[in-house]
Amino acid sequence: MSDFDLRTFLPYLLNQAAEETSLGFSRVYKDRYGMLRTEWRVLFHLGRYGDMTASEICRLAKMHKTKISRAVSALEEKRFVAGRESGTDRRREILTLLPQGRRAFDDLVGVAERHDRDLTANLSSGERAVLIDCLQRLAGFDKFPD
Amino acid sequence: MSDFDLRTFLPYLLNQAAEETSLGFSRVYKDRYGMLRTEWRVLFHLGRYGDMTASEICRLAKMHKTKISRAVSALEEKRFVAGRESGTDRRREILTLLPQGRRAFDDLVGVAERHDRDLTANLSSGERAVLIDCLQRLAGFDKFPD
DNA sequence: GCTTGTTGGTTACAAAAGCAACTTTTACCA
DNA sequence: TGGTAAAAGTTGCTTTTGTAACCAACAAGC
Repeated sequence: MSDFDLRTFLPYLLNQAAEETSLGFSRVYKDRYGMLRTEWRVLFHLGRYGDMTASEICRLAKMHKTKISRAVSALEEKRFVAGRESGTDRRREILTLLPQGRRAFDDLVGVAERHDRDLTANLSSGERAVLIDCLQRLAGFDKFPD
Repeated sequence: MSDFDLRTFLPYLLNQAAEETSLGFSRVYKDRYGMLRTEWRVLFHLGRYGDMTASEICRLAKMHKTKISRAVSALEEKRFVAGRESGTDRRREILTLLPQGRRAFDDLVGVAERHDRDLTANLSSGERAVLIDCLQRLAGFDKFPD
């Protein structure tokens, strides 16, 4: 055999933890609003950081632009999001939350906060701090503090 | 807006970290052996934990059985894996690594070990210990120490 | 002005994942 | 012993993702 352990191999471990922890939350936005993860992310970025274009979300969330494009279409279909032209550059479309989208966002942020509290409930505050810090470094958030 | 921060929300953070950290490694098994992540995982389980059936891998890796089924087919195609009948239960097929598969496994374990060392290079050993421990708990590895 | 390159975004096609139905074999139990 | 349920795997179909090509608008250089 070998003594290499999958259960301490970071890419695997992170992936399993990510899958496990997002299960409960993804069920909520899926069941309650028929959204996909990509849609939730776009919704979130608009709700949290204000109006922006697809490519800004692209850069912030490190999602591919085709995913964004499709997520935006779906959110427009649901009347959660609308786009308006940028005055200066007719290629750019500035995206905004519509009232429906804002309501969904507010609702889901509440769910997310509770979910996050539950997840970290059995972690000490010291552990939590180290965990978040390490994860942010691994995710590269320290390099791109956009 | 809202003061909820995506960059500390565990499901998101874990997902970004997982994506970021697995990028380099997945390129290796993809380019070098034309494997998918599912195939690497099956290969790994057989190489590390010895011969087993699809459903055992299923349970250990928490992967859906159709993914395993297809990954096994692909690995058989590559002559990395072969299945033999279990004597006692003709439904079960016990999977084994073939020499080619063993070589690929050995090679990839080396790559994985180096990759993991690189990833944790800027973490103190204390941080690393807390990180691994928290992730294992979040992934549920403490509950199913199979 | 023209031409070349770049950026924002969409679309078409191929690969992969998810889900449900199905086959075969085994286990249980009245 | 027969009948129902459950487990191991596979297959077909749908949804989602990935990739590359593409269009339109802008920018820069000459």
